[in-house]
Amino acid sequence: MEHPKSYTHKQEQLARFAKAMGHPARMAILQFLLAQESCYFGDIHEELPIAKATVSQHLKELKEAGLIQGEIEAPKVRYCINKENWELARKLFADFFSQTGYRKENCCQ
Amino acid sequence: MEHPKSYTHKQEQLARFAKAMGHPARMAILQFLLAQESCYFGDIHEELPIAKATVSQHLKELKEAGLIQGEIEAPKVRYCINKENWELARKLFADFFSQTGYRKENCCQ
DNA sequence: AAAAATGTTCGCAAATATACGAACAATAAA
DNA sequence: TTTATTGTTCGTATATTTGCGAACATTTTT
Repeated sequence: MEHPKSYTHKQEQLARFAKAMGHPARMAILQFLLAQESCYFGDIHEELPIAKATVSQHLKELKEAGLIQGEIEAPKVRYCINKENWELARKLFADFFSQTGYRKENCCQ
Repeated sequence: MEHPKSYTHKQEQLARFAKAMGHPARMAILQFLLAQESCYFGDIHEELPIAKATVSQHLKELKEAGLIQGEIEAPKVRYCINKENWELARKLFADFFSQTGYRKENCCQ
């Protein structure tokens, strides 16, 4: 076989989280939710320089990545950090970045 | 004005790093470099299930995001973690994830 | 019941991303 | 000087992402 290796589950999970965080609007949404200024769609939208349809789409992506969750609180919608997955992401990123960082015997000095 | 706010510099920088990490192949490359198994393109390529042209492209993206750097060591090419930016990324992600995480007075419990 | 408020979904356009083989460039080895 | 080795770049195809307005669905309010 030409390409023996594939990707590890951790690499894929980390990439999935990273990808979800890979847009300024989504980072802004996450920070807004972390700051607990509000959890309502309308307030999130007001904070961002994009149309509500686009905000809704970004929220959907964050939800599908598992970083947030949403529930209807008629007539509004409340979005929250998904604590369980948030902890997972925090840990995966922490492990990733403390992965020696780099060594003394680095082939790159 | 309809949309008063934009994104902060930190949000954009974090998103840029996250985006670069948002693909399993690129995560695999970073981990390979961190593990210091080798820094040569050929060895990186062997580790991945994709064509060399594609590997080269992913390396270019990581380089443009500032996470790695490359130098010619004829006839090979050596890629390395960009230490300065790596530290920056580490710090930005650490700060981001320790951003209270979430509060007791969370509007989402 | 009609009107207002709040978001989601649809349809579309434009921009990016992903992947590959073939061609190319540069150095090293024969 | 050929030939081999090592990567990059080019051209192309396909898929995904981003963004918007309009239409739609739901619940509240009047």
